Amino acid sequence: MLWLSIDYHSEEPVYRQIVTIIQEAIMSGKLKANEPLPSIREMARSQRINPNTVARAYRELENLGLIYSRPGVGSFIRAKSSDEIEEQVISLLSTNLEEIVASAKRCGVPEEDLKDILLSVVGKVYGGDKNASN
Amino acid sequence: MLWLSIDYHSEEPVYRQIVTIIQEAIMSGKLKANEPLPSIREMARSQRINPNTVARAYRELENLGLIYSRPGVGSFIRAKSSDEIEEQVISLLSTNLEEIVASAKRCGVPEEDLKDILLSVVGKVYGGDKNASN
Amino acid sequence: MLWLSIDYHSEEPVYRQIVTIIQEAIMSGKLKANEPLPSIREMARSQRINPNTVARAYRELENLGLIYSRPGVGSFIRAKSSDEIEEQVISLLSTNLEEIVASAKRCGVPEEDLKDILLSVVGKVYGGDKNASN
Amino acid sequence: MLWLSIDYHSEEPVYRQIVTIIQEAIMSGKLKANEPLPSIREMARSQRINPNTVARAYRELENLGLIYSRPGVGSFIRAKSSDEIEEQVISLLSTNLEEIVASAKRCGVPEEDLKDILLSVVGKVYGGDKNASN
DNA sequence: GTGGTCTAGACCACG
DNA sequence: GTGGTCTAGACCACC
Repeated sequence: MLWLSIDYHSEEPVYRQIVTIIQEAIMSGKLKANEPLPSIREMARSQRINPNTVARAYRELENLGLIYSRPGVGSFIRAKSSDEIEEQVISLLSTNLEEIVASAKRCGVPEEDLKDILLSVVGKVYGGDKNASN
Repeated sequence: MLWLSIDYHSEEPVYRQIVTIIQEAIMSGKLKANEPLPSIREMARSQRINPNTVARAYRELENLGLIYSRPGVGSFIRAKSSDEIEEQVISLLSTNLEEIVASAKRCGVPEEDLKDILLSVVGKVYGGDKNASN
Repeated sequence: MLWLSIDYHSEEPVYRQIVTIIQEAIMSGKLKANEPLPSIREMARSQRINPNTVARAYRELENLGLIYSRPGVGSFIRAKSSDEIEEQVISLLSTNLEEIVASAKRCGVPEEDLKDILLSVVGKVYGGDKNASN
Repeated sequence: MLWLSIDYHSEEPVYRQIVTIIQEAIMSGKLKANEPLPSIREMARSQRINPNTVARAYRELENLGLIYSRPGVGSFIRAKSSDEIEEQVISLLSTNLEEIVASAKRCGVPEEDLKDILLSVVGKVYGGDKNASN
């Protein structure tokens, strides 16, 4: 019931870490449609995070269309078809990748070299273990 | 002769944008060893940026070992072998990529699907024109 | 609780003096892992230094890998093993010493004479009191 | 007749490099009493250094009591007894060393460890070749 | 002219 | 409250 492992040494803001963790949990299917999220207060208390920070993360997730909040009731995972989710994952990945690839191009890295680097990184990250979703 | 296109609305700090642009120019070979950079004041004047901001960017580049500055003389590209540069580019790319790939893995994207996405993004970015290295 | 004695007439920049003082405090174990540093504004207020100058010193310490800063929270001593610290101290000392020894050699000082001078200086500096490590 | 090898990549100011080179040449006996130095113009032309910079170096050497200038005639090495020179070398070395040793002490390095480091650096620098004066 | 330091003060994002 | 960025302007050492 309680997850969220925040790295307080990271330079990524705490609220961004929360957003990312929940986002990835939804994408991977760990959180399912209409499942309730812990209330802001509960999350803040159990994870020892400032309630304002949790609130900001929830707001961000709502803006991303990933959750919906019913005042006085709680926050819930928004229902999505698996196609919609897959599309979102691909779109998110592509956006992040384009920046890096464009930078590589500006650095003069030849297309074939870049592909080699990409595939080697994938092999390295996925090679560690076979659990693709954890 | 005059480059640097700064996006003042970006959330990336101006000094970081300058660092990245010059870094990529060095990596790609557009700026060569011991070539002088525009003086801090000149760059500041021509780009309408505060001299302190330019100075901070130059200082950062010096910390990265990419340029050196001498009071009373100017700032210059530090001499590096092409092997060293290539190594730096690959290391930089790999670091940035690992984060994204790891996130894709946590989202439950299968290895083969991810490879397809990667290659398609590369094709898209490099497809625009055929000058990959300049 | 309050340290830092800055010499405003020294030719060593103020921000460098701050870096050195904190660096030595970490090396000697006076500042321990994850201990909070005074906030930039507090340090600036208590030492009558401009906050920008303190910030620059902290940034430098972060680049050296000695502290980490998080917006909204504060700045903290980075955790290091005592082996790592010892190694850093020795490396720092050796680098500084090599310059002087090389100069002595160029001045024609015989090896044995130099050793005598070195040991006499050590005796003089350490002789003042017997608390070498605190 | 012409020496001076200036490192334009060094962060040590050019005028300081000139001072140090001449100073060490005097200390080691390579330059003898009343020997003439090249004129400022000649030095500047042959070494491709700004005359103002050479002039500043000579002025510094004069302030150090190492040379004397006769307007319209030239600059010369000041006569010193070998005892005086030896004393100066030791005093110069000691001053530079004290700073480093004091810093080591503040870092908590035990006296015996420091001595070991010192002797190992001396061995390393002097071990390379047996010409102590070149 | 060059780069480097320092101050002052404003504004932003984060918790 | 915290750190981070940016501007403005002064002063220094170096060439």
